[in-house]
Amino acid sequence: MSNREKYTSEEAILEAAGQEFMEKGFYGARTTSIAERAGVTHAMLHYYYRSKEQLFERIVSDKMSVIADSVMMILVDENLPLKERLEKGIAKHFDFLVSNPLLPCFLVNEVDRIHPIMVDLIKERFAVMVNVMQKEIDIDVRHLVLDILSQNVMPFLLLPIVEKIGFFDGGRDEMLERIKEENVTIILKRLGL
Amino acid sequence: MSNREKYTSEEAILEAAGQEFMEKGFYGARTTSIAERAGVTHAMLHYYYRSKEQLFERIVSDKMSVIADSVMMILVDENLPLKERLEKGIAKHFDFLVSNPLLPCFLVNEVDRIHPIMVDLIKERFAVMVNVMQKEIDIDVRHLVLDILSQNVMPFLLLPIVEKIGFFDGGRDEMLERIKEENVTIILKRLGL
DNA sequence: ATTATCTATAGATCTATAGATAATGC
DNA sequence: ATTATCTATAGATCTATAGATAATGC
Repeated sequence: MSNREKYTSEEAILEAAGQEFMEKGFYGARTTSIAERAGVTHAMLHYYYRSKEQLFERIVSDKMSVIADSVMMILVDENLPLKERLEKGIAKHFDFLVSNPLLPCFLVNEVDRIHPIMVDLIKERFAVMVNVMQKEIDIDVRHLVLDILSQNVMPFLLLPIVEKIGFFDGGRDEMLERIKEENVTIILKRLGL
Repeated sequence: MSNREKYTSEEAILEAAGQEFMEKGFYGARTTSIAERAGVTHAMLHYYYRSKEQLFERIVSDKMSVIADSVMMILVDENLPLKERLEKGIAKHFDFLVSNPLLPCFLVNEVDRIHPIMVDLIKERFAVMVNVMQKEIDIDVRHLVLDILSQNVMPFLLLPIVEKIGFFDGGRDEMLERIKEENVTIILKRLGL
């Protein structure tokens, strides 16, 4: 097989499946639609990934891995004082979400399909995260981490409805920029910084 | 028709549909499963609600109405100082979520199926909310409202994964109690109260 | 020889309805 | 007469595979 061809079909299906599953969830997604998106025959999907179920597991694992990495963005290991590190870290995590707005919804919906290996990965990332931060912060860092995630992630889950009811004026980008600033502010105030 | 019978079937279907749709979403839900849950023949579902689509629209409207009401819980119209009102309101809203833990996920997923009338209802509730609060608070209250919702709602979306990775020690009830307190704290600190 | 691709179709659901029958209220 | 319920089935998808054919690498 030529590498080029292999990429074109096998990878195209993965890419298409990622989109379809994120938009419609497991039940809403159709293998025929995925094949169409990927520009390949429907049979190819089963040739490479056996079943819809298996293809989905693969996508869930890939996406969870991305999410697990994203959490670590909050830890900026520069030699900056705590306040600046938090400012940078929260903003970095928020920017990641701006680039991947569908991820949170996907995570929330497919939680019980996460493979045990991924659960361990996420677990470990959080542990590292909490340990590093707890050294410098006197309140229970687990709550702080949950606070940061709530503030950063929730806007993307509510984005469709927030836009629908016109809760904020101005465009979407401007709105997100203001929310990002507010999120940094609320966490710093929480810590009295 | 006897009222008793009417309740038994028509209402039972509505109840069962609410559960099934909340658990599995529109695509995951099966009209046959709903009928089974309700303890009626499958044909009855179509007899009363015509189609899966129409039954779903009905459920979405019902649930959205409940959510719209819940937001108003944050406003406690007792003659208390701002600080105490916020404490009570946030806690009340959080307790509502404890009793309806599946609602947030449902809202997030079915946003684009919300009927325009419901959009208007939600819009109006938020407007009232913001107007009342803005009188006493100097920062942009819209961000504060989003903050409160983020802090309160997000834990319920993350609950399955938080429990899966054992992020907090202790039981579920204890965990929720601590999160509730933290949520009040973070908002009060945000306002310097 | 092996890998990739296509056509055609089996088999399993699921939604929805038609048509018959029973229960209810006037 | 009207409302409620059941049985049976049409019709529409959707997943998955079998089997034939083309492309590729050794």
